[in-house]
Amino acid sequence: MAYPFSEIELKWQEYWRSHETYRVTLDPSKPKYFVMDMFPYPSGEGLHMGHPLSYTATDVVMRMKRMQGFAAMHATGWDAFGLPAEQYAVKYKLHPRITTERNIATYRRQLDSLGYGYDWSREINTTDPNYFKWTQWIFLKFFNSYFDTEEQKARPIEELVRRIASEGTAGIPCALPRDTKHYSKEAWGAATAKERSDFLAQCRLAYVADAPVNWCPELGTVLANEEVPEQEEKGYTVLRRNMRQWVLRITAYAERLLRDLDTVNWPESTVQSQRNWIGRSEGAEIDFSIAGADHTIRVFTTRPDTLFGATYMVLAPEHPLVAKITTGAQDGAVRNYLEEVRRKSDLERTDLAREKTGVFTGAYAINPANGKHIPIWIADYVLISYGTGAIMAVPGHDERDFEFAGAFGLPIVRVVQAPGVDASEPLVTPFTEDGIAVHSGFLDGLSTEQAKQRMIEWVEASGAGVRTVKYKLRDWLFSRQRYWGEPFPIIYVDEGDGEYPKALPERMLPVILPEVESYQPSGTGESPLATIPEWVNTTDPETGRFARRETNTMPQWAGSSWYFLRYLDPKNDTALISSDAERYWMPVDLYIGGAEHAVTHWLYSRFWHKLLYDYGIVHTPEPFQRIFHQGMLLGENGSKMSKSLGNVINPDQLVSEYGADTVRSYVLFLGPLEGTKPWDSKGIMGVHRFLNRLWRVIVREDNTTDRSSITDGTPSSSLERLLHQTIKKVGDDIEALRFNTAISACMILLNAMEEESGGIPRAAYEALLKLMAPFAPHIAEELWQRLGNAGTIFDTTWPAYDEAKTVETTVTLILQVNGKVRDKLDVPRGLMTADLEAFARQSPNVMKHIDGKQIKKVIVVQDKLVNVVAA
RNA sequence: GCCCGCGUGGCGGAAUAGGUAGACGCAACGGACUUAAAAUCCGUUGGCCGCAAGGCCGUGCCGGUUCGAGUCCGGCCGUGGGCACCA
Repeated sequence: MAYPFSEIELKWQEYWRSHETYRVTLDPSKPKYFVMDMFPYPSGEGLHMGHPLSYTATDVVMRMKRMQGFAAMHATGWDAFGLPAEQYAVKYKLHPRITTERNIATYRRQLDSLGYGYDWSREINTTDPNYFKWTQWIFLKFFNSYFDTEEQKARPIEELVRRIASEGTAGIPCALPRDTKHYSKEAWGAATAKERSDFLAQCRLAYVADAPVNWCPELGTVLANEEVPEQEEKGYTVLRRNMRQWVLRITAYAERLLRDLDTVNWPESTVQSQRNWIGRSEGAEIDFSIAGADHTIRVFTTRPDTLFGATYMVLAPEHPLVAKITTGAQDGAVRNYLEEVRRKSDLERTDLAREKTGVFTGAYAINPANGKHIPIWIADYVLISYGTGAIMAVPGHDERDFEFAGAFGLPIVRVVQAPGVDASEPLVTPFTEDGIAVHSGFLDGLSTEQAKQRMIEWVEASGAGVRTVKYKLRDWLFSRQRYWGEPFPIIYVDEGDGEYPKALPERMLPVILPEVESYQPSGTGESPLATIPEWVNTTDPETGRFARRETNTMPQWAGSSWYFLRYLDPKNDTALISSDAERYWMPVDLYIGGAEHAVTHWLYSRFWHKLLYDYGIVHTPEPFQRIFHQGMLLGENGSKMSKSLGNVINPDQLVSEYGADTVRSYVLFLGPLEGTKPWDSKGIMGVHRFLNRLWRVIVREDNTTDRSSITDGTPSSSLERLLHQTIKKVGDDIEALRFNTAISACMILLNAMEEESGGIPRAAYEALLKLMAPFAPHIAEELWQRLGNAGTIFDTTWPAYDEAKTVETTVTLILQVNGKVRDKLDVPRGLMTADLEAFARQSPNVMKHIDGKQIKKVIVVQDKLVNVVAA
């Protein structure tokens, strides 16, 4: 008979609830520990096995830290805005709030059934107006800020406006586009509100732009990049289309986001992903004038040293100069090409295997290094969104340019010499590595690195260019055309010369969602909110004049970019978070979540955090000190768990079959947390048996307590040693998130206790219960109580170990001959080298193997081995 | 193509400072208990040879460093993930 897990689990869950066991408060007398997992999206499916994996891991850490005397913060909540609830609402005409509440109830029941010790008084919900009020508040901070390029931080836009009013726009510390139309102080004074708004949009950290989006006609909405493959798989079509969008200027923070990666304890792969995603490149912007025209083409290159090898130029098809420089003779060909490009899907355009395409514009540029006229082409291998949207093509030293030049018969010259290669030989493959500059005038003979620096100095001196740093990172498209998301606290006003966006004042937050009759997308690409005139049409609270509300809503990332802060002060209605709470709890000490969020959630959160840091709302530049990725749990057959494969493991069923303690312990016992591992439904019995054995130490078949096997005596020296070793190992392993070996250490300890001849010493058994309590909290509580203790085991202190008592008094000495084990011998620890060597020489089996050979050398590692080298 | 990671018994995995390879658990086999089964308990379990003592082989493959390599170095093969015309 298995122990009555259902009964005791319910009992203790009820105890924890009524005693608010997991309520944690700010306590300056204690060190704090803030542990997090990713708060779930409450889907209609309920929990899947991935949740118990990371949630148990964080729960175990919280429980141990708490017993070690920390104020251990572990809270959760609901990332409840999002597409699935909205799609469900469209289909069944049910308000997403209803389904969301229903799903949350299911999740809550499931989380409770697994015995998690969340502090539910800190529960948050991104769809709660008291929560998203602050999401909107942060958005307003973005909107009302510019990024000061001198101080490298966000500052209030009013300060910039004041400065412009007194000095004009020239020289303001903002990264403005090159063709910005500047205002003198007088012109600014005379400008309309719309004109000022348009100018300031270039400075604000949140701005409106016409941006190409992934438009899905069937869903009537725009998709995030990461949503596209999923929807395409479902058979929906996704097209490129320009729409008016909110964009957050994350690029302003590129350098800080990159630099501060050096300060965090994260998986190297995730740090690398973020570095690559930010994609910093050093190089130069160089201007090429156009022969016979009053335009210049600015290019970005990381290889200014190859300027003498630039034999043609390429503009992206979308480049604004295309229309201006194309000659009459090439006009038809260019138009045809542009049309061809427009028709291509994203997939076709990014297919690396395909042939390079392009067309000549008829115009020529002048290479500033050697004055040569080089043809200007258009090709879609150059992207408008990176660099300047134009390149100088150096086919000798760039794979893509080489391929293109080959396809269109453009000249290829060598300007970098590989070691041991004849510089006059034609290139048969592009040479992209470093070498020595050749055929490059004043650069000849310089190494690539020297030549880069020399050329940058030269272009800067001649006014043809400047040293520049570019990033792959793009600004963050921040609006979705959906109902079920945070409304923007923005209205549009028009004073006769066009609409412009205007922030609502803080006192009007939160801007809540109106009730709608249909969740069906408007079909125009706008959100369902656009179909409600009573909501859209409003008045400007400042002027009382007519205004229209923004009808986009925020993406799901909005609510999740800062939620951890709200756990710390969830009920505060005068501030996002109190300074006291923030200073005490932040930063997050440990955050466990899936690696799939490496460059989304964990980059976005850092960005938001830095804005809050700039305003002194948070005191650490980085929010998450340590991140850890749990691996994936596969189905029994080793393939991904999926409904279609019918190999989904249901947590509810496992809990009712084996109990929460077994399920918790087993998901962690399966293997290293970070590893991808298949589920094995038979293996769970091993852990279940272990808990049963732990139970039967003091409970009989009829469920009565019998402490007769527990003694008040002292443990044998070997058991005492093992106990101290186990206490040390379990603590270290939990700290390092090696739960599988922590559990196996507990199993070894119980195995040894059962072999203890004079019964099990009470102190040892109690220590084992405490060590197991983080993994199996219910059974630990019950046994703790049945031993005659009062209260919860989680208010007791974590067992301590004595380092001296972990040390073995005897060691197994390994005797080797030429590196092969020939004998083993138990000897006292700490013997001298000479003694150990003597053991080896006396061993019959060692003697047999050195017989007839000469001893060259004897290696002795104290307390470990003796290796006799003989030949 | 580039950047990460991983290859250990029949299976999940352990070996945390280069020093006993296979801890712990599953499965399997043998036994005890039982009318029987389940549950529980005891034992065996990397392969090969041997009655035994013991020996040989063995951590994807090939090579190197070392008295000694699962662990370090070089090359290859396989596999999983991320990015992908970023100039």
